[in-house]
Order: sequence, then structure tokens, then C-alpha cells
Amino acid sequence: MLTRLFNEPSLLPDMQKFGGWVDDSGSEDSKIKDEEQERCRLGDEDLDEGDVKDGSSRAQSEIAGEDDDDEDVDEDDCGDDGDRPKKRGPKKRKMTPARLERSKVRRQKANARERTRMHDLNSALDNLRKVVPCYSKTQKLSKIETLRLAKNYIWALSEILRNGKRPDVVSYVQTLCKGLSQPTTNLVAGCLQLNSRNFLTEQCQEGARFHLPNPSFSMHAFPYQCSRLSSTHCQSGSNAHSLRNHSFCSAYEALYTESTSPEYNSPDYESHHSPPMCVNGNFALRQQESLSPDAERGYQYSVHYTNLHGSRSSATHGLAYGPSGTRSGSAHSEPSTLPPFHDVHVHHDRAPPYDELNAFFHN
DNA sequence: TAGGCCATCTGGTCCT
DNA sequence: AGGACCAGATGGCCTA
Repeated sequence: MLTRLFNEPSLLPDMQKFGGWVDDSGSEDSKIKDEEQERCRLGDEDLDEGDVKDGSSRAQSEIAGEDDDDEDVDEDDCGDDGDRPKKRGPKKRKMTPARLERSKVRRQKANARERTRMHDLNSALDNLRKVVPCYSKTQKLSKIETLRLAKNYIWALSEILRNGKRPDVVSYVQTLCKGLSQPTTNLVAGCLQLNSRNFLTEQCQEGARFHLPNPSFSMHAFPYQCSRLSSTHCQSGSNAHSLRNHSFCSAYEALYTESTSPEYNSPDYESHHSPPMCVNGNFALRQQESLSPDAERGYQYSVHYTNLHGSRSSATHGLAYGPSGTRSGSAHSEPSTLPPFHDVHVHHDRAPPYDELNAFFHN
């Protein structure tokens, strides 16, 4: 299993098993240090330029934190070689037991900080895993794959915003999976397909509005929605045309619906933790609203929010696009009463630097 | 068993 | 001086 217990405090003592010099005077590192000291004592140092620099840095590191009562030892004293020119830089000092102890403490503190830093980094990566289009607890994306998928996802969304129209599913999947490993590609494709099925199941069989079990959480986590996952799948349904033109039910909501689908309950895929698989740029509201003339007219970007009582409201931020993708409303016509999450609406006329995105994406 | 992924240690560098 | 950041090294775990 790839899943591991990150940030497990009980793992911290395990540092001793890595052979570090901490609490292990007989470890490899201790031996190396002892050997270096022995070399110094024997005067067999024959440093080239790189070694001088390295030795200087090492000496500088060793000096940190030492007391004045430490015995200073001239570097040349080690070799006692009168022919060699005196080396510049800080003088090496003898590692007294007190200095060794302080050095150990410094190193321990640095190791602890490094662990914390890496744990924070992993935590951030976990958060990123939850917002990329495929999230699975049992088949966790690797770090590199998470970053790649996130990059592709950002790119895909940017393209949707730029074009103002939905891409076809194939190109969307291709975009998401670009540069990913085969297993990750399969995983992402599987997630997309599964979500599409869920969407269809909810839409076609129930035909009812969707309810969020925990709308407050979901809106905080993903304050946006999209719908009409896959025209391909929709067309395969009995009411494909209707779905294509009128079904603006939110796949995102569908993913939060208590589904009877066995796939939905599968522990392998927890796609409901992922953001919507938006393939068409429709950040539509509820199904009911989607039937409004505006929604039917096309690509309207909206924002949902939730008040403290759990009731949902919505605001449309004037990003209505006609079928041709041309803007039919004012992108900055902010509503008089902005929802709490108004900052997530799309500033379409503030186009991101697509040239840079493009260069980045194709690198 | 090889390879991928990961956590940790470690030393160097840069910055405050 | 000390902390943050980085990259290399190392060893463990897991899977094909």
C-alpha cells in the first residue's frame, strides 16, 4: 500500500535506526567524524581548492555555537607542514567533548526542523491531492504525479475559461493525463468515467435535485460547481438530447449525493472528495436553475455559497457566454449582495498569461 | 529481485 | 548565529 502514516509522532524515535550520529556514538557518521579528526591529527590533509572551500564551510559550521573557552587549534597545526602556505578562512578547532555535544544538539534541532518542514510539505501535498480531479485514499497519487496532475488540471481549467466552451471529453482527459504515468493515467481516467456514470445515474434515474450532505463543508472546500460531465456518456443515455441541452445538474452535487451505486461506494475511489470533472465550463447551479433561459442559453459561470444555517444560495457573476463563447454579460457586474465566497468567481476578462501557461505546459 | 516511492539525515548555501 | 531551503545519500517498504 502506498498509504502511510505521515506525521506519525511515533516515527520520530525511528531516526535512531537511520544510523545517524545522534544517540549513537558508534555509528557510521561518528566513525567518519572520528576519522576526520584522526586525519587532522596525523596531518594527512591534502586539500584541493574544492576541499578548501568545503573544509572552510565545515569549520564555519563547527564554530557555530562554541564557547570562548574552546581550545583554538590552528589548521596548520594539524599537518604541521611548514612547506604548505597557510590556508585562509576560519581556523579549525579541536572538537572538544563539549563542542561535540553542542554540535549534536544543533544537529538534532536542525533535523527536527527539517522533519517538520517536510511534514508541512506533505500536508500541503495531501491537500493538493484532495482538490485535483482524482482522489483516492487507497491509491494515493505520488508526489510527482500529484504535481503533474495539478498542473494539467489548472491548464485544463484555464483553457475552459479562455475558450468559454466545453472541450470534448477525450481532449479533457488527454490534457489531464499529459505526462502522467500509466497507472496514474488509468486512475484518472477511471475516476472520470466513474464520475460520469454517477452523474448519469443520478440524473437519469432519479431526475431529482441533489442535496449536499454537508453543504457548508463542500462549499468551503470547493466553492464552485460544474455540470454535464460527459456528452459522450449523456448521449448514451435514453434522453441524451435532453441531457445535453437541459441537464445542468451539478456533477459535483451528484458526487455528494448518497448514491446507491456500488461504484460510488467503492473504497477505491473517493472521487467525491475531488472537485468536479468539469469538461464544459458550465458552473451551473441547481438543475432547476439550469432550466432558466440564461442557463439554457449557455455557459454561465456561477458561484455557490452557503450560509451558516446550511441553506444554499447562489450568485451569478455576470459571466454568461453564448454558445459561441462570446460574453453576453458584464464580467464585472458584481451583484449588490455578494456571497461570502465571491472571491472565487471568474474574472474572465483578466485573462491569465496564456503564453506563459502554454510554455509551462509544453515544457 | 529490481525499481519506485518515501522519510530521514546531513552538509552546504543563503538570508535575516 | 540561527533558521529556511535545498539536494544528495541512505535505507525501508511495497509492488510487479
